[in-house]
Amino acid sequence: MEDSAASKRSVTVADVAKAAKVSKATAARVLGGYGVVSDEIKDRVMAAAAALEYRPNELARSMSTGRSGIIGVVVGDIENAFFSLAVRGISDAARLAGYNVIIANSGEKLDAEKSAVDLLIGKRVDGLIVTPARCDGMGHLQDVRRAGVPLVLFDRSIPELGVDAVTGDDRDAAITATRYMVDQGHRHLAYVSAMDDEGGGLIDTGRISNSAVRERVEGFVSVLKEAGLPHPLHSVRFGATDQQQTDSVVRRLLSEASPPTALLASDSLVGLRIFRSLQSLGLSIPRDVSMISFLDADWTSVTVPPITVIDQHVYDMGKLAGERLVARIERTPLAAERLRVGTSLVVRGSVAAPGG
Amino acid sequence: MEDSAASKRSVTVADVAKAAKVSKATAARVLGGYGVVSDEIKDRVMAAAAALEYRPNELARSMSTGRSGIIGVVVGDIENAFFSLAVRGISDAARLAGYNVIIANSGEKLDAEKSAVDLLIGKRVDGLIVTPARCDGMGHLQDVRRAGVPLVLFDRSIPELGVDAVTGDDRDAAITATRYMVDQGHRHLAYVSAMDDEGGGLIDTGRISNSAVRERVEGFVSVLKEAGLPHPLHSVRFGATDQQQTDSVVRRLLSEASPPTALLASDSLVGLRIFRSLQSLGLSIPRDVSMISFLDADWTSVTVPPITVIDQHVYDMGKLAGERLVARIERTPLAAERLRVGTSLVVRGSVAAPGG
DNA sequence: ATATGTCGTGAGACCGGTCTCTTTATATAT
DNA sequence: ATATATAAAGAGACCGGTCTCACGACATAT
Repeated sequence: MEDSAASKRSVTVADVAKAAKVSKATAARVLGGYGVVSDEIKDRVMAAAAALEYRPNELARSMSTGRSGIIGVVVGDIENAFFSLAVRGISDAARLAGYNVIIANSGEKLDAEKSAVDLLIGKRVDGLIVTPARCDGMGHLQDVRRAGVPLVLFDRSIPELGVDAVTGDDRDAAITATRYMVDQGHRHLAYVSAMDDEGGGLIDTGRISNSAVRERVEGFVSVLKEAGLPHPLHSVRFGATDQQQTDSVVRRLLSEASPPTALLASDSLVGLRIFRSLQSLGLSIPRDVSMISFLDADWTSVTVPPITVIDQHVYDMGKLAGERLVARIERTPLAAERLRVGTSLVVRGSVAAPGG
Repeated sequence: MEDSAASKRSVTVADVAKAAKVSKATAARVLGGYGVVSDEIKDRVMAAAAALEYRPNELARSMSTGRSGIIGVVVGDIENAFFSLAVRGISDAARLAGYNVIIANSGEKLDAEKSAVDLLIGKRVDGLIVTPARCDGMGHLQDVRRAGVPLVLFDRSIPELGVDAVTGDDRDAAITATRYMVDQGHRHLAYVSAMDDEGGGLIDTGRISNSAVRERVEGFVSVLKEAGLPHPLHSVRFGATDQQQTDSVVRRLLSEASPPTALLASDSLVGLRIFRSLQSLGLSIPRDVSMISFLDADWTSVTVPPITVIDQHVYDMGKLAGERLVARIERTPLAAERLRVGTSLVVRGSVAAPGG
């Protein structure tokens, strides 16, 4: 249809300059919107650019300016509503400041995260937001700092790194939720997370490599202790990574001598899996078992009963992380800080007094 | 802590070459992994690179090779499960072929889509996957072709463009779902979509600018006609863009002289909103109203009753689009084609005979 | 002993922008 | 009329890679 033989080389400032009969420098000035040019010549160059369908090569531009206008985001799993909402918050903040976002998935695997970070630094992103899979083994993140690329951690913090981190107030959220269930009369509770079970039972909460999970567990445990309930650490279970694993975790929990009557799910995916497990075991919520889930995911409001959740204000978290990174990129002098976004308990119908 | 004064200029091949006492060309050969170099020198360069913590500048690399290794994706709304699942499919296909993915959101707005496409072309992506907000007004997409950037449309097709498109089999899916409801005895049905209502009633289905929506409507209408049911076009309703709008659409539908007894939702967001609307009106599904939703979203299986859905195999669609684009980028000779991914009806509990 | 070929390395152009420095033209001051 | 300031345009280096080409060393063929 179009006669234009299949895509020649693209049109450059030099081409436009030639067509407008000015120097390359002058054409570049009007096309790049910097420096001073007379109106007459400006018009001529613009006309030539339009005629030739000139499109600036951002790559070349980035190379000489040293800025790419891109911020890189490494998340655990885009499919998780937590992250897709966060990404929207980040994107909105970025766009507002004139930046674009490039997303990479780590699948919560340390080596994938490492190579994603490497790649993004190679692409010369102006800044990086990372959800570290683990809070130890952070060599690659120190490299980021050393490379001079601004970095903001998301959802999890690593104090030793000395960089900004935007997280939820996980300990407080866990305390609120746990206390709510204890106040309803529950004496046997369990916390269930999707984290890989790193070899058997949990002895020391300090060992948990993910700070968000650690703080939630600490909050959960502290309430149990405060209430004088037995075996608080025994009540923390990992490994709910898929439906099958979750089924087995739940089944094991409920077949114990004194089974839990209330479950706290560490994210909406785990929450959904637990809901299904209980359903398939023929148990009624909240009559047989009560539950609370982190994250106000869409499904939680349409189940029967609707699920009581901890709203983490994830969009705000993302937006804050984006804004913070932009500030860092633009050299606003700020001390490395941990920014906590508050949470709120959304009471719906999944918690009742035990043995009702 | 680190003495390294805040991020000097980054290490380049020239720096490594100097340290290894070889020419820039030679250092580039081993660092870039091309050409021939003796083992001895290779080792020397690698050692120097490691000592200096050399990181290749992908920007510079892209500029001289002309390939960026990035494919751009423009979606309607990342937060929509449809798109996040598709993005995962695309990403997986891309990663497998050695490409990375950069995502931009159009919010289903034509001008945002246009500027996103412009931006990505400026970044010299190797290829583009776009979910066109409208199937008319496609000037910017013709530009893509003219710029010589491979393009694959996603979810919606524009035959006039002459490019590949990966879509679901929307007409067939709508026919299957509608027929299923008709077979259950429904005589009054309605199709509800989130598309902006472009001024009043629908006269001509050919006017719908989104091919996926158009084909679904056509399928829906064809079944109604085939079954000899009245006013098929009157039963198509747009504008379910948020909960409030959906409430009003549903309320209006149900307050008609002969209200529909079965609803078909054009995506899982609309489905969820309809579910909530019906719930808040105190109507029981499927006793009072039956419904089917497009997309097997996670919430659809945990409601009471669970929702009968059309599974669009979105991950496969994404993967196919990614693979197709890679083939195009790598100049595999292929005719422009429309690839349809089949759908399947997942029967759960949201459809029953009317007036039960 | 000379011609031919191969291998490893170095020199330098190139990609397409930005940006500094220099030159030229015009206006204002002395 | 000459000196000085200022605005507008041009020349060319530079960013950090890739890649072509030229060159020298050594091996093999004649």
